Amino acid sequence: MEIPSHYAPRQVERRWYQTWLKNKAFASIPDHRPAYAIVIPPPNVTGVLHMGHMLNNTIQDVLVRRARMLGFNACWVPGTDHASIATEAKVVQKLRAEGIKKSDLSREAFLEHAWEWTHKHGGIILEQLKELGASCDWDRTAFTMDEVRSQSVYHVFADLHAKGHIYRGLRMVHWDPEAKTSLSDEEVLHKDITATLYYVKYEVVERPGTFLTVATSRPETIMGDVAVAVNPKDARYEALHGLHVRVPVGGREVPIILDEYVTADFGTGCLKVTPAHDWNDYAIGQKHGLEVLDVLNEDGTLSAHGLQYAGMERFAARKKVAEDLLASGHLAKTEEYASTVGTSERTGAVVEPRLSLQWWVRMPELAKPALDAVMSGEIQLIPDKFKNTYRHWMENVRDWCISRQLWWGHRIPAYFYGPGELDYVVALSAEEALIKARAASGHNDLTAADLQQDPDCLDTWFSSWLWPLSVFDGIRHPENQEIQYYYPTQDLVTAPEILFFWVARMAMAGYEYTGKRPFERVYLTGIVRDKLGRKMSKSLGNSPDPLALMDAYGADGVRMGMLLTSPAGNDLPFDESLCEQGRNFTNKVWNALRLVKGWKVSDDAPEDEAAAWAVDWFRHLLDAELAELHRDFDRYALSEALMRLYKLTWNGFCSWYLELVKPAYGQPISPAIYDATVEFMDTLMAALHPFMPFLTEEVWHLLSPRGETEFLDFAAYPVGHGLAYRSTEFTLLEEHVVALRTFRAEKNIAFKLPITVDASTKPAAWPAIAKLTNALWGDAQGGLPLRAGTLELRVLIESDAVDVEAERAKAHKDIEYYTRFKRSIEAKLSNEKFVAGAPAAVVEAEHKKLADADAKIEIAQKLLAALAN
RNA sequence: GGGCGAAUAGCUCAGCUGGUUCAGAGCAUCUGCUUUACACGCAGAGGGUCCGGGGUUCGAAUCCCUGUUCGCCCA
Repeated sequence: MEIPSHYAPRQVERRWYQTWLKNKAFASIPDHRPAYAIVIPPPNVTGVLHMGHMLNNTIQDVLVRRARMLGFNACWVPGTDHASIATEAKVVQKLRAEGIKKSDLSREAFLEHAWEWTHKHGGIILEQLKELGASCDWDRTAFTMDEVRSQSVYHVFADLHAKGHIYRGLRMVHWDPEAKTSLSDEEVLHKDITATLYYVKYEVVERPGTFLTVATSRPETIMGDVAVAVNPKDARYEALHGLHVRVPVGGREVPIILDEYVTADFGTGCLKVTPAHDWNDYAIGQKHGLEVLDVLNEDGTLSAHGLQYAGMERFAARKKVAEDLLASGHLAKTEEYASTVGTSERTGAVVEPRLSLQWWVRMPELAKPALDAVMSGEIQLIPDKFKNTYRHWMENVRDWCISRQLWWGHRIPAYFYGPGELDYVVALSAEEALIKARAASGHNDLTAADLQQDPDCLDTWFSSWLWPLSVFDGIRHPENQEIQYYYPTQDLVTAPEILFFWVARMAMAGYEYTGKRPFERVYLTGIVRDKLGRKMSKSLGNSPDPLALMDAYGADGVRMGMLLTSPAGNDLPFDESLCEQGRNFTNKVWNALRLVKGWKVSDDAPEDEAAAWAVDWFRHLLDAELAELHRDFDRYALSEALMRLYKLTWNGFCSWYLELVKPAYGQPISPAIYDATVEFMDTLMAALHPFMPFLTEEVWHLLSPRGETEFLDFAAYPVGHGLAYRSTEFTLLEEHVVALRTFRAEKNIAFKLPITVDASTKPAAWPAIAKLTNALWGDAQGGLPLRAGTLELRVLIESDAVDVEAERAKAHKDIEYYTRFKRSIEAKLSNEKFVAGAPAAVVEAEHKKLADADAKIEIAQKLLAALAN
């Protein structure tokens, strides 16, 4: 069989993925085995695969595949969420490009477009996950707006409302003027900016000609001013207490009020109070019973209260107002200062504080069990440093604004039967609503036409937080077999960015509806960054195309590249060279296969002591490393687990083992050695399979004949059996081999020329050493002394190959170095406190160091003596 | 402004409750190598005041204090 010298991953990967799908290798149904479930963090239906997904889903696949091999009934549930704001924005954009305005469409017509868009783009990201090798149970693919998930959402809304956890209230919210909707606190990103502070002069009504200067960053809200506040203790303004000022635009008279909130040393110590447009101003306004003048429209343009600026866009208005103030002599000065501004997580628009009537979830009570679960370790965060962040947030959690002024999403199941704010009922259907409304209103003649369903829809996270329950239909049917079997799930893999958006809320929903945790562990990944440390994003254009990467390095290569340097919770500074490393590794494994498959197996093969030693040694090494591997997995140290396998395969297996068992050119190999080699390689492939599913499946099938539907995924994950690894014997071999190789290299002795070696004791692994160094054990009388570790060898060579001066310098260096080393140890040992205080083993180790140093010095001295001849 | 975390080779990281040859790995670097599995390779080598300063201890990368820098979360 001719195997190409370079592994070509893509066709192999496509072929295997199709085969796995055809055989439903990843399907899971409840059975007698213990369940292991992961629910995917549903990507946006509008999304395409980015590097963050690659990392996240690779980790999930590793965990799921390993669980499957460990004998669990592993179930990875895929799906997408509807991404209310993002999707609606995209659909609006698309329609605009076609000349259609959203406002011209009915709700129903718009939703038709949205569904059409979803059906067209919705599956893309899931198809891309298949390229990566994701072993999801695709029959279970869920969508937050499909029937089961939607009904679950309505059910929960009604239930929480009935329990008093959901209420309707007029409150300050974050408003996204671009999406024209409210946002929750978590959807607002605070960014550092350089803002301009405008110093505006307000004339004191009672003292014409006297001005009060107010520093503000938002002159366009001046028309909404209802007071100017100063700190009551601020002596500068004492004389003005109880007076009024004239708002420089529009000329309204407003009072000067006193409030402790005002800091005397920021700006001028005078604060203009605009309750409609600032959270703190709103609080001050409430306290002082001031009116609320809203100068902005929902789209961020100025309203009629904005007077001559009505209709202008807010930032244009800011500029214009400032110009006009300057022209009218009311602008004293401007200065730059560092500030922050809230932006919409989805649209990037600068958010506005806005007073509006919204639906809220009361959080403290729901948060309690979710907080306790993480603090007690019932839900484990990996790494656990996130516990603190989690606690901080949960202890200060504020009520959750769940209504969005959008059409794409779950429409709030509240039906209004009257004009009052509370003239509504919550119901799962219009019919039910009518019955309830009749009862609530006392009007039995109400008809369906008298009911008006709330036009708003729910925050997307209001469906996502039910995900671990709703994918198993556990909300509507809590007794069903699926939820009973798979819930609680085991692991959840996600980014720390959505710890609060999602993880915390899933915990809340989990405890509220089942009394149980939704998952045992939450593995928090890092953020994928570019070499400059910037987060990879489409807008920066610094993210490589995952599909192009997979084409270049293979899915296995990219998976390995992503995992090699990504400990939990740490950011991943991504570099394509990591994928290259992954690809190189796949190629290495591939070539090991080529080597092994190229051997002729024969009973007539000459006996090979080196190979026999190698088999025995590697069996022990493999066993010990597998035990360590399990410890790595137990700690969720996936990078370390992978690195362990990388080194075991490349160094242990390829560099040492294969070189030791490799028959001489043209010679056959004995069946015993060959079988052992194949067995080792099978084991390595199994151990690596969760990380590189494609390559390992391919190699595993090529190594030995296997059935067409026999997959590595169904094989047992290899475990260690506690064989004691003979590290001392290997170290001895390694020291000899490295010493002899270096000896050859320094003296330019070709490998083909055998060298003669002797020493006072022949190492047990001598045949192996001899094979790797082309050395003969024999009389090396008169040979050059050579140190291998702490042992002295004599090596016989032609004397003119020796650079006497260099050898002498080396020996002197050795002597000097180890003499100094010896002195420090002697000092330690002569310290009575050390000898008395340190454990016996430590003291003994020091004695050993001392003896070893002596041996090394002695060898160097012998070398000097030999060189003197 | 409040809270949390980090700082160890050029880069990315490991180093558990202080003690096993004066600190380890991978990558990168350097030097050899047309060795018939692999140059996507083989063999070898170099590279670190463990952020600075104090302290505890027989002994500190590891514990304590302090300073500096960086990151994250929240306001």
